[in-house]
Amino acid sequence: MNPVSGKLSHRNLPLLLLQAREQVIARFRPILNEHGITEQQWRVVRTLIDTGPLEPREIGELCRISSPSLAGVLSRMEELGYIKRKRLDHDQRRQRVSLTPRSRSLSARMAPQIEATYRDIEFLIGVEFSTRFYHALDELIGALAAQRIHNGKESWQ
Amino acid sequence: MNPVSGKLSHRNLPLLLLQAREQVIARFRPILNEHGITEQQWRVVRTLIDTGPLEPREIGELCRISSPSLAGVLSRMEELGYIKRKRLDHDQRRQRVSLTPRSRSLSARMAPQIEATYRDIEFLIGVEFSTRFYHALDELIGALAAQRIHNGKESWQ
DNA sequence: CGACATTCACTAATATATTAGTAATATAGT
DNA sequence: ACTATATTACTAATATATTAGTGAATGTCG
Repeated sequence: MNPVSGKLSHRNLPLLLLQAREQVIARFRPILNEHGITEQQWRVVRTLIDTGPLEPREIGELCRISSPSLAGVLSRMEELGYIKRKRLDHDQRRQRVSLTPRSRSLSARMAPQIEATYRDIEFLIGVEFSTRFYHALDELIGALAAQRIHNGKESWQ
Repeated sequence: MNPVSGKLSHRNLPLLLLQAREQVIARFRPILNEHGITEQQWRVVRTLIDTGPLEPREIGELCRISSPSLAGVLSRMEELGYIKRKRLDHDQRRQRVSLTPRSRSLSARMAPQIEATYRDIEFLIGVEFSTRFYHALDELIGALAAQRIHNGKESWQ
């Protein structure tokens, strides 16, 4: 690449991933808005549905929400009645976060629309491409995470 | 999927894309911090280096920064001396944003580290996988954007 | 047991994202 | 010219992200 132009020779990978995510999430945003829940709150709800009760630290890892952000997210979710929290007996620093009937029923109402949107996306890009793409994402995440962990950055962020 | 469990049958694609992006950007964050520039500011600088002067609306499209966010980003960048703005003569609403010597020299100092990081990533995941992954991202973005534009959502967000 | 470091959730400060709405300007069609 | 509409960049309010740092609780090691 011409050094005078100042251009970098690699494409902007973080931006490409951001653009891809935006194209995808744009299809889910109307559903979230319709049910009055934010993207991060829904990520937490969906994760807890899949895993059962978790500690904040674990939620942060799985949902990729940093500890300071999560403090606000969880406190708002608690106010809204989406989650409840309970201190652990054997470790007073920690706590257990679990869903409430309210968030479970919200999720049940949203699920059909979410699933339909996934089917739309799969139809658009093709089931085969879809499968390969998921695998590629897993491979990328795995390869990069493995090396970062190996270098002592097991702290996810 | 068992309807009683409440679990959704599709994996969380926006989250997967977010996780992938986080793993990638985590490698660039130290460089950005070292040079005291934020992720969004660097995205703008890098885009303007590649394209030349642009209008805020175009920057927003290319960098995936919404108009309200961009207002703050550009105003801070102007204060820091990274960009300059000039109103268009034939349309007083619009403006032209261009880089300054300061941001160009900053970019020149950062470029070697950025490039080295891309080489690290390519080495980790393999050049062949890397190439295929970029193509897959382009295909995904293209397919989803095309359909959204077709449905009258040409407004990028 | 006790100094020490680590972990956990949190606060503070600033930057950015999202949604809604606005003022100024420009354009289309009458 | 003139009104209706569209476009552009912006503000406001709230939510979240990032970086740094804190206090309480726990774990480690001499």
